[in-house]
Amino acid sequence: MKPETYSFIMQVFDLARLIPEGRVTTYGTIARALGSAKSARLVGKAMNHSHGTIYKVPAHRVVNGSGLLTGKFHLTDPDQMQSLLEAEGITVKDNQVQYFKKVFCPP
DNA sequence: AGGATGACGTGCA
DNA sequence: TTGCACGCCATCC
Repeated sequence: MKPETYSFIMQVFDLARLIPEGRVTTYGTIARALGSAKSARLVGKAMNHSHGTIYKVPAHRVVNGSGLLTGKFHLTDPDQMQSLLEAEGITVKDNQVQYFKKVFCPP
């Protein structure tokens, strides 16, 4: 993934990077912000690509509409994702973000 | 060039 | 209320 290859994925990364610490957002929210409301899956796919990009994307701050850490298993270390969230003040229980409404970051 | 896929979301039974 | 099935659109094979 080259920097000049600005694509949908890059836009996702940029938005995800805007998420402040201690806050989380959903794939659908990001997708809508990009104009493709129904392409939430693309956002998830993009996050998966964040693996091989030089850009640092707080993928751990992005969860699904239910506050579930659906993608944690996809990361190098799923447990680390939860630890990162808790380190930012977000309570995670059973792959689920507690007080999701409070930490949710709307567009 | 075409077909299959996916870290989701919403609707319906 | 919980669970199942369909749709979506960019990316990958």
